[in-house]
Amino acid sequence: MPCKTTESEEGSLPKDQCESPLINENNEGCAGGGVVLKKGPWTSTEDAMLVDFVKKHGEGNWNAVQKHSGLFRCGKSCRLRWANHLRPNLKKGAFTAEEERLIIELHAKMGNKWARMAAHLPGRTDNEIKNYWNTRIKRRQRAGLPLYPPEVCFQALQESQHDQNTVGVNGGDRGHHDILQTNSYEIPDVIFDSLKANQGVLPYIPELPDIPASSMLLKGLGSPQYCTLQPIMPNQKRLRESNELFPGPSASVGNGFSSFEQFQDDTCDKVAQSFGFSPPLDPDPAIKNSESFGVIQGSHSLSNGNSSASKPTSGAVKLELPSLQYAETDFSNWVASSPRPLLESVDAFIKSPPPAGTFEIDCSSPRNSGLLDALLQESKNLSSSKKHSSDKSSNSSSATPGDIADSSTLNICETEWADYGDPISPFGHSTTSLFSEISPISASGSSMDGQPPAETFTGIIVKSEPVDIAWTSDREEETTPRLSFTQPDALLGGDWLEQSSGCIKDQSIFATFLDDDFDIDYKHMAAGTSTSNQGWGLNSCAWNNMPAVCQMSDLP
DNA sequence: AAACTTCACAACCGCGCTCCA
DNA sequence: CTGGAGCGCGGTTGTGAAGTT
Repeated sequence: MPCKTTESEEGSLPKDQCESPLINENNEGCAGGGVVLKKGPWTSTEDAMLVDFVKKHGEGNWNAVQKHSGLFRCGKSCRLRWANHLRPNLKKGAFTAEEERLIIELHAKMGNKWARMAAHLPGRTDNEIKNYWNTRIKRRQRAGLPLYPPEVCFQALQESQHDQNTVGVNGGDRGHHDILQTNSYEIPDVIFDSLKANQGVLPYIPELPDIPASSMLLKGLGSPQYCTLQPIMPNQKRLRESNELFPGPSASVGNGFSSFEQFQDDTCDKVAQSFGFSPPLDPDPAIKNSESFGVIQGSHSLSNGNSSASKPTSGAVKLELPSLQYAETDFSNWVASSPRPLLESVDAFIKSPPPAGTFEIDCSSPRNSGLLDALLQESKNLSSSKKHSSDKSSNSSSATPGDIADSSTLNICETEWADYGDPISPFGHSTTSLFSEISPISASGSSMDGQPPAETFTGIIVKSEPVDIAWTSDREEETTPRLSFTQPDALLGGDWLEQSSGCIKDQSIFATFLDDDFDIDYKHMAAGTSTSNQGWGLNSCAWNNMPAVCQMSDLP
């Protein structure tokens, strides 16, 4: 379809038409009325023409640019060029530390509302911020680091909660805290009810919490990025990936166990994801089959779609750290997608409980990355230095999968997960992180002490990759509270609640985080009145149970 | 030094909203 | 009320630079 560029037609340019359908392979607009609209990089001459136009006519009416300036660019392109590069007072260059901090905070509050974020950053464009964020996300996810510093999480939560209380859930100042768009996070509680109803039936499914699903989805943390409607990779596709990655017996995971996998992805993982992380490694394949956690790694990705989509992994697998490829793990899938997948998965799972052997597949999770290498070594060092912390921590530091099962001993404070931003932390030996240790342990069937080199533990060469201390590299100062959100048990573990008082000064914040239902249980827990996992299903139980599952993978 | 990979940025694309006739 | 125009936004893609093998 010809690009209409004549004066009479200019105003009636079909939406966006000037750019896409009109452009031929030469990247130039097709002739519409004999005019070719140019695409691609702008020249200085074009810039000058555009600036001249704006000086004369002001901003806006971009489709008139071509008419008045002789610029063979569509209005949209002109607007973009002006907004991102030519308008005055644009600040160029790297983001300052302050700007970075602000971006992180704003993103925690707003999600992928780049334009709104840009409004808070004078001289910066939405595109700049978006690019910055996306690349930062990639770095962090590759490193398995949380997207947000804990303090930012809490702050965002606090603010969002406050806004909810004052403004209302959906009403009001949308312009500031999109986090309030709770509708985006709402999941019918029926989903969880349904799951809970089957708790006793599902051997590997942890009890489900009494926490309303909508609450679980962190009213707060959610950023629209988690909620973008992104096509869910069909379960089959995931499984196909798994099978491709691990052809052979391990592929048995796909035999009727997809649902479970999906279920886990959609629950445990995403809950964890909801906290802003992506597990650094395939934490424990055994726990979640091939993708219990790992899948998610790509997750968030970005859902900002950034996860450019789930590229199927195939053929020769180059083992790397989690990438955004695994969009299927995106939290958004869980949230934005209709509940159906989850329910269906559960149903399917109920119908076909997983064979125990299926866990073995994960021993060779593709997403066990070389990160393990460095981390394991570091974690060993770290663990030895942390043994002083407490018996509990020491227990966990020598954790075997079974030990980990006793996650009641978890204490993220002690473990200093703490060292947020410390690439070691997420995998710290002393931590009880399921993410960190289970994979190698379960794969090797031995404790950390006897652990084989990460490169060989699954018989697969794992490419080592330096940890990106994204946070610190971002000039973020690790600050209190040193609560790592990359560790699900950090948030969900039972004992942690008791022990974390020193970490979480304002417990109400946390209660807020998980909503009132959590608050109730939490209080019980904190009071020592409820140390069982009852009612904590997805929370503590989920994590606590994992090691048990993990042990299954120890089987030859 | 060449090939390859990764990164960062600019630009494009499609969707949806608002306004107005 | 409806449909088109204009525009903004968020996601995606393309590309060159830098780094690595």
